[in-house]
Amino acid sequence: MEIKEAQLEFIQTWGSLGSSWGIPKSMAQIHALLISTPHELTAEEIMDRVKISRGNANINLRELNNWRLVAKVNKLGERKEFFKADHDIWNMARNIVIERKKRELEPVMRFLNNMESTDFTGNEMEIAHFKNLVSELKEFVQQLDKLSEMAIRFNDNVVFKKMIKMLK
Amino acid sequence: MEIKEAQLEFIQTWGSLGSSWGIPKSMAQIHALLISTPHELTAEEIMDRVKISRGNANINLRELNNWRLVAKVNKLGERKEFFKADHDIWNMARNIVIERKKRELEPVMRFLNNMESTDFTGNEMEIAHFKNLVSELKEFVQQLDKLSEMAIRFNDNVVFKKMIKMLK
DNA sequence: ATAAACTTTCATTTTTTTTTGAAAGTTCAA
DNA sequence: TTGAACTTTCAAAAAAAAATGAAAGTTTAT
Repeated sequence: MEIKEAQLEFIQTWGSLGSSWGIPKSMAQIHALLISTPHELTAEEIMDRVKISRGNANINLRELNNWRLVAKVNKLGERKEFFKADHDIWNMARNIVIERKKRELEPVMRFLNNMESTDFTGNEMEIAHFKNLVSELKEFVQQLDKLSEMAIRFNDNVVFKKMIKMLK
Repeated sequence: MEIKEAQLEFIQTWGSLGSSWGIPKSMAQIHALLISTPHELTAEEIMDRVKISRGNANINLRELNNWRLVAKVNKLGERKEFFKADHDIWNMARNIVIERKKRELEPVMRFLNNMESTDFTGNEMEIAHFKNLVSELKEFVQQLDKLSEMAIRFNDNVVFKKMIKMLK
């Protein structure tokens, strides 16, 4: 199989995986292209290989940059910008955890804290149930939060290895 | 604050959280309604409180049932079906992990295994890079897989507690 | 100061996903 | 065996999300 063909298949797979986790398909596909290529690429080349428009490429490259998954690289004597993915899978996972924690865990936590300090009126049983739910969800989110903190603190697979060794 | 109002807010929050993780909004909202209510509800009541159509309620209740997050309950002398969420947060998390593992981790693993046993033609450097990527991703997915296996084996927060104690 | 090279923006279009609701299907009591 | 009560299906509509591309903006060499 031609390597370019394999990369293309990988780009498709990564794209649909992204979709089912709420990541725009093009964003995941650009990322897939960049991690499967050893060298930096220009916006042109990305548009061309992933078959997307300039605007789409630009926006999603910026987003990948926000997630710290892709960096802009300037080459001496070259006018164009080049894009380079962080090729370290553990860094990648770490940055994704950081970003999702910030975007999703934190707002939910704020909501739960808010609910916890509210007084309710209405059916007593419903109130008791709801309060209990909020407190259990808080505990759960806190644990997830700690887990993600741990994952963030380490930059390789040591955490996983340790966890697995201990728990099996 | 009226408890029904709080539940409604919770339903909205849970719905948009679901959306950003690739779960249909209505599905997450129905789930939110069911976990925030101590008693079983009929399709009618769900349609009414979440403000969705009969078809939507039916399809998403079935899906929640597939995920083992919601069970159908029949009451003696009642023709209608009632729906009841599993109220245990740790069970809930466990079932979500099981389902996502099955739906997403396993297909990716198959893809990677497939790529690993393929021979490539083309630029040597690109081939080497791609092979390395596939092997690192495999290792990563395997670790995730083990982690999810662990999470599945336990039905409370023991795993988290243990992990956290060990790693802090 | 100019213009070519390149990047960014954003209103519009397209695609994808989700929802609707009416019809078909099922179950069950009489 | 009929029909009322309830559930399921699925083609069509609506909504939401993502992508396009042309125009505006920026940078840099001369």
